[in-house]
Amino acid sequence: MLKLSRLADYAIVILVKLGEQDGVVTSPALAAITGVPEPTVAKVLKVLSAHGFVLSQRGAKGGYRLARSLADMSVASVIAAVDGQIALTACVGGRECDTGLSCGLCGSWDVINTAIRSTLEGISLESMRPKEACSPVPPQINMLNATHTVREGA
Amino acid sequence: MLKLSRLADYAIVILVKLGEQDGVVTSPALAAITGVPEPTVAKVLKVLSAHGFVLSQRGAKGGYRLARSLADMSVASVIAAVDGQIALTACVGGRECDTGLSCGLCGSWDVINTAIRSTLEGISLESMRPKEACSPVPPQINMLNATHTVREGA
DNA sequence: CGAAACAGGACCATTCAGGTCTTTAATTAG
DNA sequence: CTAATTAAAGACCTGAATGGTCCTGTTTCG
Repeated sequence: MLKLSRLADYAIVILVKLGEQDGVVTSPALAAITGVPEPTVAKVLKVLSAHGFVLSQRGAKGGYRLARSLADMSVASVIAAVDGQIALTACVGGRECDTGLSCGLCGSWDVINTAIRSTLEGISLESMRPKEACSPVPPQINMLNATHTVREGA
Repeated sequence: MLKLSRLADYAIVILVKLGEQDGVVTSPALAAITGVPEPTVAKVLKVLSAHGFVLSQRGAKGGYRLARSLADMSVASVIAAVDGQIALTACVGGRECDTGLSCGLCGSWDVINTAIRSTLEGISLESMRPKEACSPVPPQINMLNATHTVREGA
């Protein structure tokens, strides 16, 4: 149902959380904070680093920190970095589909794609910050082996 | 890359094409028109029928026709029918994620979800109709085994 | 010199969407 | 009344892609 990839989801959460810390933060630390498994956090961070969202510092006492403020990062840019081009369909740029379909709708998809893209551009990570406490999640939950029961609400 | 499911894609193409025909159209006929394999067309049509987008007539001389005009069908409604609820993430409705993540972003995702949804609501199938001829697709291509090379522009 | 931590890539496994097939029921034509 | 046509429904299989893990190398600090 038009869903975001898990990695992109993580990326946004990680960036927001990273923005709340000060100083450099290691990936294991971020894993503990977010509940996302360490290797995955590391992977996401690497991508974010490559795209200039975070600055990395190698070696002992190294870690990551934001490259710029959350207000300067749009949801669209993060998704694009992690998942690639934001587009609902393969028909991008007014070209004909590379499927053999004679859909004839060609350029029409572009309307949708750009609409979605600009919608996402308008939302900054800053606006994703939690406002009020909304999580009635019991604080005792064991973050280490959080079971990750990602069950989609179909 | 936030992509639409193939079925939803087909559904839109099929509806638009169906709107261009007059009288009832059989699924094999629609398959020929769109280039989508027959069984898949039939499957999509069944879903669309169940959701009231098309009217079906069984038996000999049967087929499908639009239940209402293309202008009265939003892209959002078609996607919702085929793929289910339009939402980028599992966190819908301000509830906490059912993952063990302490993301704390809870309600924030809702902003994105509703933004996307309303964007898609604003686009009708009528506006997806091809305006000018845009397909330089060679007419000799073999539609039967169209390879469907959906290669994402990463 | 050794430990800590990022960098980069390869790799495996699971999931799920896409697609096919079979059977059943309805409607029309002859 | 019978036969042919076509939609309805659902089971099932296949394959691609995402998600996740691990390994090796390199840098930096104590």
